[in-house]
Amino acid sequence: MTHSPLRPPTMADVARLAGVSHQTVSRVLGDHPNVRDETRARVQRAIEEMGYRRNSSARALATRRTRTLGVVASNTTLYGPASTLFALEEAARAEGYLVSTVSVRKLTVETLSEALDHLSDGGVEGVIAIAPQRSAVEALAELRRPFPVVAVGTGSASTVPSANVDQYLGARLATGHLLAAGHRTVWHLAGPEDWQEAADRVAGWRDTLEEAGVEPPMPLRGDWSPLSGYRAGQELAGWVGRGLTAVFVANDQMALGVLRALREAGVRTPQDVAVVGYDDIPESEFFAPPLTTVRQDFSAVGQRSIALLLDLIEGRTPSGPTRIAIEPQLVVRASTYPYASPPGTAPPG
Amino acid sequence: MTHSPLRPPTMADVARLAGVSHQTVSRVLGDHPNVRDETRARVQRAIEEMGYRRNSSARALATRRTRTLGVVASNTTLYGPASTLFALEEAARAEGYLVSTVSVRKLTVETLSEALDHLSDGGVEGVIAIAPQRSAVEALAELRRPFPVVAVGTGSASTVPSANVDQYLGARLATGHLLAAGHRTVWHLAGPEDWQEAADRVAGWRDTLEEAGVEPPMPLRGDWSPLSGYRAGQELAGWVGRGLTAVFVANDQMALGVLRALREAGVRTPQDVAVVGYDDIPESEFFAPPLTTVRQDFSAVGQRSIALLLDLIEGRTPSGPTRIAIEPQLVVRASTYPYASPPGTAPPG
DNA sequence: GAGGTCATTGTGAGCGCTAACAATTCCTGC
DNA sequence: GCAGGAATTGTTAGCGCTCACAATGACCTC
Repeated sequence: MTHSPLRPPTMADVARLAGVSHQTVSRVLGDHPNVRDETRARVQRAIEEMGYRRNSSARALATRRTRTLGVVASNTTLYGPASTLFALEEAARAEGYLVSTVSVRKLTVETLSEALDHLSDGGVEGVIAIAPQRSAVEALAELRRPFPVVAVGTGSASTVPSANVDQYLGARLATGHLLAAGHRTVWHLAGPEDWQEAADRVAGWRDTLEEAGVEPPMPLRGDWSPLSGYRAGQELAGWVGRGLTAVFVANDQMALGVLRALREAGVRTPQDVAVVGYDDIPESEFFAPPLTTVRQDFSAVGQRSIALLLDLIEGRTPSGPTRIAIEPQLVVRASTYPYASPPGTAPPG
Repeated sequence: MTHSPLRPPTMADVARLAGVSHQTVSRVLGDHPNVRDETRARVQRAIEEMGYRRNSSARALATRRTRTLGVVASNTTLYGPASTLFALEEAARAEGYLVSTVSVRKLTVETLSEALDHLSDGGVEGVIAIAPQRSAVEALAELRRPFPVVAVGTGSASTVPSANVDQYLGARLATGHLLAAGHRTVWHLAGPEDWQEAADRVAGWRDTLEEAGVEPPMPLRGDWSPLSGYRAGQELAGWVGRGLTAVFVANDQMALGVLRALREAGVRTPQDVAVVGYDDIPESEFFAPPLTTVRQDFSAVGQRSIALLLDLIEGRTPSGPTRIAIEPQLVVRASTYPYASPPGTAPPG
């Protein structure tokens, strides 16, 4: 049944076998209505027989459409970016697009620019940039590029079209939860200075405290890693007994480090110090103790940003706003409330 | 300086502006040696001025090379697949290839086949399949496909070219470590039945015990999730005092669940029960207690598999074996040895 | 200064497809 | 049995690039 051609069969080969013109083959493949059933069947049989597949390059050249989207991401082994990436690809594929990814170790103006060049050379029709660093977002607005770009993870400060979880709101939920539980004040271990999401979380935390008439303590800084959380946790442990009873940590991994440091310092969680994280990574339910945290709907971010990008590509007026905000959700566990439910009974992450 | 053409400029446009033929422009772009310096400079200026970029589709059509690789992956939010994906993309980009990814929720014959079709329609020259389930690997060998495929994460049972961490060896390291520490026997919480890597780890564990003259206990089964580890851990806790002093868990996430279950049952780690995990995810150093585990060099897997795939694509005789095995490494922490080093002092993950 | 060589540049023909238009066939109704 | 129109099919010209080869010219040798 299969030939063993040195070259894969072309449309002309199929046409010859079916006894029609190549254009008729193209019509069959394109589901054009005006093809006689008998002809269509004959063509389809020929296609089957030769194992024919359209050459995507030729098609792209003739239509000027590659049906490929690009994604630039960094830190893709972290839960957040990895989840976003997954959601993006799934959403794009549902629309018939292929996704090409460039993952960089560190997002800078140079790496971002190189990544866009690489994707551009690959013929992408548009790009999603998962660009949480402020510097990168700004660079994005400047760079000359022949296709639309949608930013993701840029927090509130985006000059380009974007889709984001509302980090400010997430921080308010976390901080408000701790205040409502009776804590007089809430400390904060923040993410890196340059990350807009970190800044948004700081702002949400600060505003919530100030609205409650509390002077916010100086926030600590980490780099998202458990190790930086551990170091900050050692420092925080020194403040226990001097007004520190609750900490809002800007992500779950750092919270894990904080928990370990507190434990090693003989500080009990949540009895002595309550801890809230951010992200709801799959592990956080099993930390010691299980972690109260803020869940982000990465899947929604992926779908909304792809929809927005496609609107931009196809030249449609976007069906919604070009700066999309998605609501996060608080997940309460034992790190703030000792009688929280056992594993497997809470809604799934 | 920039035109604002409805169409992006073509090679012919650049040629006209530079006063040369399109072929000379092509030569400049292709770094062909036989171009006069003066001409080259003039062409380059024209390219610059027009912001010209080669059309990748036209290029691909003429050269029959898309310089695009495909990757099929599942469970990409897990540390292992995400790390592999990252390494693959980085290695491919270093060779000038673009990577298109398809991430599926569940790897079955159908989803794998659809994924390959989608990538094929995207014109990929070869595919890396991260296919840890046995059924998927077998399907891979059957499917008709017009490009080479390299499997990754298939453990020892691969009929197609592959690159893998030696899971059998990793399990031997873990089990041997526990025996050497004086444990009489080692229990095992295995991964899902259908995963070859899980089977390889079971085999390594079993063989090590048998060589030491110990009858292996019945292994438990989990699904890689912390929750399944937690449930297994509850069961394991019931065997403490009846010969259970050491557990080898097939991944770190399940180990996290086991640790929680043991803790809740009043079982101390490592004094009552020692625990070893697998993967060395970034969090495991901060578990309670920090987890002894087996580290896999995903970066090496990525590089080796890309090198192999490119050999296959270019029709070269592969420079090495077509079934590549990479050595894992044991990382000892407090879950097996209570005086292990504090965070930040061990070699980085 | 004829002939040869090399470096440099240009020309023409595809690559495999789709879009636009032209040609043919098949029905209608009268 | 034939005009008129719709349905169906074919023809031609690109899309923008690279490859193979032809043409040009500079330079050298004897």
